Amino acid sequence: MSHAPASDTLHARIRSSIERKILSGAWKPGDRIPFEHELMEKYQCSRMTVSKAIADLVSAGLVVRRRRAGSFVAQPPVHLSILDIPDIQAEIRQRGQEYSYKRIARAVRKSARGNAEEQALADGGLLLAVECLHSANKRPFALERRLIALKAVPSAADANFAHVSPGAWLLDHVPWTQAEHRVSAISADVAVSDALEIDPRAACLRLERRTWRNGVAITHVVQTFAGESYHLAGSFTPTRAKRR
Amino acid sequence: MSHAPASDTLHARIRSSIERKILSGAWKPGDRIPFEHELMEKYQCSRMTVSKAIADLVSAGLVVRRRRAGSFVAQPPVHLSILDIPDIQAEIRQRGQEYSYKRIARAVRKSARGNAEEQALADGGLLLAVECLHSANKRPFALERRLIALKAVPSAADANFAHVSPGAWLLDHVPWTQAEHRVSAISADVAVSDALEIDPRAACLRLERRTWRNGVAITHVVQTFAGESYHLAGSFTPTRAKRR
DNA sequence: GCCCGGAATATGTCTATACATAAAGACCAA
DNA sequence: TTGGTCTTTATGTATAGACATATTCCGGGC
Repeated sequence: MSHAPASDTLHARIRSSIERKILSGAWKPGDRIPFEHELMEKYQCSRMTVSKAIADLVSAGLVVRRRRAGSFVAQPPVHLSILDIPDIQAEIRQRGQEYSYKRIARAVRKSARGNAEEQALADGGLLLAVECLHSANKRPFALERRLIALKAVPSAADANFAHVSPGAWLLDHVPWTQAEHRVSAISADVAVSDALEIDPRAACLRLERRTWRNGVAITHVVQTFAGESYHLAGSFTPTRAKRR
Repeated sequence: MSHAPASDTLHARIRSSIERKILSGAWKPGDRIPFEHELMEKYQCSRMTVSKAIADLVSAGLVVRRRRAGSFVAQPPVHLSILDIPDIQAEIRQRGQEYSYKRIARAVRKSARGNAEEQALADGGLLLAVECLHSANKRPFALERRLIALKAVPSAADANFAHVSPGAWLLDHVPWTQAEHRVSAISADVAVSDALEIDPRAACLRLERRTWRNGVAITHVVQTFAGESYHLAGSFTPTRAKRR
């Protein structure tokens, strides 16, 4: 919802100016950001000041600096399992298994009238609903039901997701700034056990995730993983002071 | 395993010197760290340099600064669910339910001979094994089996964990710097369904976690949550550049 | 005792400058 | 083309000083 308040110190203004370009997608990963001397000129300040602004962006992971070459928009994170948004395909291949993907359904529709959450996601626009199946070594592995807000990601309307999973597509095309997980264990119902070819009532891992970019909802997904075959794993350090 | 390499720049040396005091527990949350002018004296450098060292610690969340008052060791993070180590008691109370705790077993023993992982945890010392049950509104909620490395946390030997759960005790007494999760869904076996008073083969959420402080293994825990009643939830932002 | 205002002080921001260093690019030789 | 030097250049580290600003502290007036 709210955009950056552009704090009243100079280095914070420079920082958030650059940050906005990156988060809005105007400057893409790998792009060179202006040289420090150009920013000095633009903001009429000393090099230490622009340097501090860029250093802040480096410590936030948005920018990397290379001597003599300049400073560049950082590549988005590769992945870090639970805490991050997992790329199922990459994870299966990393285990040395064969990955396959099948789209079950794809539809563009309005948000359901009674469903406040869908309406918040759609934000007055349309929703793209995709249902698909991920398999490892030809065995069904995860069932995925996803909604994408077309108002927030209009280019998703051009992807049919017949051969590329919406998760992988989104990771490539849409930077995200915030996500929420809910992980639980469920007994498979008929629809799930049929799709995943497992016993009815078998234990499954259910992962629900909502993702935002700058406060704008992008997507909502429920992934159901077959039985005990899968686990989410993650390595992490303490969450300390919240900034901003 | 490895301790801080104490990089070769001055501000990095100052930074890791302070960091070591905090992570080792020598300086506790709320303690004031030396004034900038004292550090200038100690390291014979300019104020900008010590200021940068402290600014880095602020951005890492280890320190907070207050004008006129000084800089202080930050309070440890409150909690942030999945990504953090959950405090089960606090979470249940936050839901408005009554929390109760029961110790099932406690024993000090050597690491199992054939078990390389237990031996790595024990690191030549003894292990404290605790089994306990968490309940919400008098209904069993989670079964916990935990190992604590007494060599890394000798004071744990003095706690009997009859009324305080080892998780809560550790969060209060031992700072951690690194953790790994594995989350999966399992069907309850007999031991679990008995302890949690649920149907045999009911779906349960299993959370396994290892925790370290400065490369030294502290504890290993497996928590099994009853049925579909529980979910882990977490809000997070992208994991970008890894530092250090 | 209590409230308010001023002095003291530690951090916050910024400048201008200096030298170090990594690496891209150019140039030259085999 | 290949391979090795040398130059150039943008960032990396550090200094010394200036002024701003938020608090704490202290003392005076009521």
